[in-house]
Amino acid sequence: MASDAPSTDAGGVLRVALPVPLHRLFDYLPPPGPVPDVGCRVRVPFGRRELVGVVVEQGAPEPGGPGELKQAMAALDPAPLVSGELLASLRWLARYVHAPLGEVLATALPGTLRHGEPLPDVRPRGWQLTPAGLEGLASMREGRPKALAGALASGPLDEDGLAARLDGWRPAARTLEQRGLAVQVILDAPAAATTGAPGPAPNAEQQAAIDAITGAAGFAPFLLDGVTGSGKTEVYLHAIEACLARGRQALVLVPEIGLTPQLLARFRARLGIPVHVFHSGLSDGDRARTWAACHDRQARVVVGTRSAVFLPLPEPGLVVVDEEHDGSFKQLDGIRYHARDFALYRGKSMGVPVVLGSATPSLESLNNAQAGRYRHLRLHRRAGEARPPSVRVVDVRKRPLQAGLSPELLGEVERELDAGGQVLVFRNRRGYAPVLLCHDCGWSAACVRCSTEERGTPMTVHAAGRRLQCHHCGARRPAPSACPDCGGLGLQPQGAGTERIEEVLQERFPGRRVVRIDRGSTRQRDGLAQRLAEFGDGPGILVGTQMLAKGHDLPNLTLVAVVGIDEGLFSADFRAPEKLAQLLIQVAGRSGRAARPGRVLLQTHHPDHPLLATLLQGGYHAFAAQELGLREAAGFPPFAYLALLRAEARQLADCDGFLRAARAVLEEEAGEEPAVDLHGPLPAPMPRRAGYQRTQLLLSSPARPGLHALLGAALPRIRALPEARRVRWSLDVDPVDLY
DNA sequence: AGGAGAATAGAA
DNA sequence: TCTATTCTCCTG
Repeated sequence: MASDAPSTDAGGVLRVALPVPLHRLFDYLPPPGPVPDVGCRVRVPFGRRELVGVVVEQGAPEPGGPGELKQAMAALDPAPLVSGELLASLRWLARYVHAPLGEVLATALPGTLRHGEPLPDVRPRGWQLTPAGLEGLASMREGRPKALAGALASGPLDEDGLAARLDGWRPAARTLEQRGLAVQVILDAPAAATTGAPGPAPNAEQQAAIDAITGAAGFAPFLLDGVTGSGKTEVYLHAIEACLARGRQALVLVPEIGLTPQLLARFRARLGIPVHVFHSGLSDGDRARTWAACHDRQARVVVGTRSAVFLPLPEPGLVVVDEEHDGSFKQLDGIRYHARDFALYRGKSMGVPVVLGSATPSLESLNNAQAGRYRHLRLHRRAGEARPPSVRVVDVRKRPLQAGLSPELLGEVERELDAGGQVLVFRNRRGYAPVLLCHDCGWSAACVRCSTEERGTPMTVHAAGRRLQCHHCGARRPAPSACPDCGGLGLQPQGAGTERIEEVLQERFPGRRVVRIDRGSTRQRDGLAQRLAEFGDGPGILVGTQMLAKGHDLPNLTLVAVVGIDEGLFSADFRAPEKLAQLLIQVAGRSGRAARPGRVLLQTHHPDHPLLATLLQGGYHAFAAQELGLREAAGFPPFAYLALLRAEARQLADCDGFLRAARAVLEEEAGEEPAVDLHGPLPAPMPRRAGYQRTQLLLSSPARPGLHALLGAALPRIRALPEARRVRWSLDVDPVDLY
């Protein structure tokens, strides 16, 4: 049929990126009908299956292709979905992480869009009673369905409004729907904008930061470096308001743990317009709706975690990365991108300011600020009358410890409780005890699937000593009652995790509220919020891990006791000191946010350790200056650029064989005066995990272009190595953990 | 990746 | 000799 002929000039083909691990595009003849533009999705035949891909170029067929091209089956979008700046930035990212564009696109798109479903309707959805519902209202049983029906009696309500008004409205709505009492409707009028509540007047430092950000024309990177409680969020809010006033969209990235209802409530109250969210907890459908709302320009402010950096912003005005030092911005599998770094790239190509905020900036960002690449905005003053906490080091050498807690520390906790205060005992290790040890023969429980042959990684004791769990592969088994080696009954949990600390504190302070917060105790949805609600405002003890270092405000917290930091002082990982310092400052910042001054106790066997000394005397910036000096001397980031080639296989020889061959290729491509140092193959810090051997090859270079040029030249050959077929391997550009 | 045909090793 | 499993190749 002539009408089905492609309407482009002869030879016009679509170059399509497909979600397959192949480093090339695929040419197709346009599908019947209008030719899809660059940025549109198409459904195409591929081998014996069908795939959804994105048209990323149009042009003449690539030379060397098959004689006869296949025809795309259907165009899926009437208008481009991924185009302009977003497509260009994703193309850059694909080159940067050395991944196929199709896989990068697949990572960037929400599931439903990736699978070819149409862009969802973004008009607000609401609920309305049916005539039967209106009639039956009076005779309904008390409960949530009735409460919902009552709320709807005066007219339809939008879902955002319902969420704010009624907990658990969705199951209730489902119930009403099933009984034919209510239906979902599309509301044509968007939710009315209320005027935002004004915030406190900014202080001079905040105002200077706001002026700098709002005064920027085009791309400008800022490091907003402000102590805990100095009001960074207030600066963001003013910058966002200015962005909205110019009719532009704002994107705010937060760490996984930072996207709390408190933060959203504050944004919503201040801005007076819908604040969209985007995170991994949303359903595919909700994610696609937020994506569509951004694409349609309806969403003006989006707050999201790592993957929100891929949202389309056709009217961009501002990008904020809160807690920019946080490790959760780096994706550890699949496409290993760093959302903070990609946010900077996008800001540059969108021509908008990018604000990186933190009380404990990453050494990378601090270095960039000091080198003049970022504007360094400092906030020294805590807002309100909050005073910085006083920090005391508790030397526990030769002191009797109870679950790792010294008598001094317990005494301070008691005094604080008696004074009506709240205490946080921070231990960066969950479970009951890190090790189960036989006192008679020295046997210790180890995971059989992880680490080296003779010595497995210790299994953590959980459930008050009744269960063993491997934190690396997730294996669980009951704790033995007698030693499997010698049959003795002298099995003893060694060390203390949060569970055991909780137990000891409960015994020591009977009648006091002791609430434990860690990944084990907050697994269910809203678990964290529930536990904190349970904790309340009165005197009591919170026992927790990482999770408590940020996120929820705990205004009545007056004492923070940090225990078990000693292992972090002597880690092999070159980033361990930075992470520990950030953690200590963040945890310390949890105390004394209200009028009462906070106190921090640091319990350690190494009170003279240089990290602690510098941190306590000079604060985070003194520590950072010292650490940057060490990094520079040792040739570590940010003074070197790294890439890590990882290999995993059942047989160690396969890993080694592959990495050796890869190293040979790299050496050959590097030529006479290599700009890149190669280290390895070396066993990974955890050489055996879940039954697989793991080895790695580290590439390090003083200059990024040299590193990427070498990778670009060597990777096609490495992919083609026969040894590559015997291993699972991956490349991580700018690895954060060398694991 | 994932599907398929080819090659290879085990069971009757 | 037939079938289960691994290997190798290919995708426009």
